[in-house]
Amino acid sequence: MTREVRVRFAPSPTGPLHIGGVRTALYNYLFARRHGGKMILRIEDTDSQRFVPGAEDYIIESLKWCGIEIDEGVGVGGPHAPYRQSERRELYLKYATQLVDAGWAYYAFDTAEELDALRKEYEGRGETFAYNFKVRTTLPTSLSLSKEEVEERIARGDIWVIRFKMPENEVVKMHDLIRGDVEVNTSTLDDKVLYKSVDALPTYHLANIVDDHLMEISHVIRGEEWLPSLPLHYLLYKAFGWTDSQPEFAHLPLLLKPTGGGKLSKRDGDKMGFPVFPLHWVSPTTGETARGYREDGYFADAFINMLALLGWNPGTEQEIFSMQELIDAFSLDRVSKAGARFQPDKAKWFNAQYMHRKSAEELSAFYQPILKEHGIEVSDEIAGKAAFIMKERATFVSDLWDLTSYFFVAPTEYEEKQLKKYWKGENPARLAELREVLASIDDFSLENTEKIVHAWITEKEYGMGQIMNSLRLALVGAGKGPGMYDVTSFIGKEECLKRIDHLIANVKPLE
RNA sequence: GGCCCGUUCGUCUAUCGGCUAGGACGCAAGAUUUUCAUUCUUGAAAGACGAGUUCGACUCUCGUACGGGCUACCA
Repeated sequence: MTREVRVRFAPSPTGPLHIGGVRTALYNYLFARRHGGKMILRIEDTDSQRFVPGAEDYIIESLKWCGIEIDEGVGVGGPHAPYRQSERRELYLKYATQLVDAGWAYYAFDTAEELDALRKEYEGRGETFAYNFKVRTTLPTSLSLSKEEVEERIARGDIWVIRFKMPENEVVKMHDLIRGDVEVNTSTLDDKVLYKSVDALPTYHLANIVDDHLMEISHVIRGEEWLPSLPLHYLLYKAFGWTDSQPEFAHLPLLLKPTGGGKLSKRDGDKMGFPVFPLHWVSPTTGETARGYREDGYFADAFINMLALLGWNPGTEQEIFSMQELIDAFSLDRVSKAGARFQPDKAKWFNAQYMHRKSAEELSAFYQPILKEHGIEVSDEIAGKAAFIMKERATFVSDLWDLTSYFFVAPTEYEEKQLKKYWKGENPARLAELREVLASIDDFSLENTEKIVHAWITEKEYGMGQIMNSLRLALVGAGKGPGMYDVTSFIGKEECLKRIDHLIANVKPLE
């Protein structure tokens, strides 16, 4: 029996979504689409202390920008609504007490302060405190206290949590789709809190298992940082009697910092000169801002392509993938095991590749706002054409203005270096000659102009470099820009002659 | 410290016992070129270490080293 593929991306709204999270969402999405399944967005806001307003909207907008579509979940709805855990809070206590009744969990009455003190005490002796089978009967829990006392404590309002009663000395055999078989002895594990007293909410572990079960999740694809809690999760499924419908697990390798050690963190980006977030972020509480790929000029498809290849490969030498191609090629068994160091240079390369492949129409949409900022009002067609001519030289849309400004603005100043080289000796006279040649051309198209001017240069036996560069000086004002005939045909005959006249009239030849 | 995961060019990676270890980014050189780029060609650059299994090991096993994760009433 093959069951319907249902995966979920389950972020915690504690801040902006980091690119590691985007990649996790992406892999979930690709997996879902590849298998004709559903992609679910669940918001795990069970940490009332770290909740950040605006984070949820940020997450949703990020996924949208990336082209990761949600089939069910927050913002979309679906048969298992609500998908925000804070709105499901009544649900969890029932499951937690069910575990207590079945002997899989127990009440613990320690306060956070008492536990802190205990940890310090152990530390002082050079030991590590673990809340586990060794100590649970010596601490104030429903395992050490009488039934009456437990009931009394609860009745009088003592604080309590529900902890999982981790079995002693059992081997949990697990399977991970990426890592294979993993075994852990339960004696090395501790009694995790399942239900918190501070905010009367479940912890991740409980909420996660309950919701994955209720939402009929078939595959849990998440970051490697969750691997250590997999045994607990296996045992929770067992304790609830849900082992038969338990999802399969896949733990993704982490994204590492470009230099130095450790996983990529939210603080790294701005320091190292690249964004770690998909979108620009402004903290609603501190006002702090962080750069985003979108605002830095990256194309969403290039960004996604780059991210997809960080920890996964198609097994072929193809590097450029559309979302659909990624969906068709994706498979979990080609996900690598080791952490991937994030490489900003490669992100730029991908963006340049996408830039080179964009059509004039696509580029126009990106470029128009920039042109407007410079006070240039032109048709989409003109904007697209300018961008299209120079796209091969650009990595970002923001590079285009420097590359194409002379299509729209005549030079008023001339670059020193170019002047020294091409505005001396015979150059001015030759340019004047060229002006007349150009003036005589009726069909000012790129091809025709090139044909006529080249024929003239050949006939006169002039140096191509000298002629073309003095023309470049007149039209561009600097030693840069596209092919000269791109410029002449773009700005047209009249403007062309005007710019030549301006140079001749206003700048005295050198020497 | 304990537990778990990992380890091929600087980086991302291919290789699922036969390798002259392939590709990409970056780097270097050359070619093309009216500028700047692009593009193309070429080059330098890797199996952490030690045992074992095997006719043969980058691939399998064990150990060591190194890296990473987890070790909260955070996810």
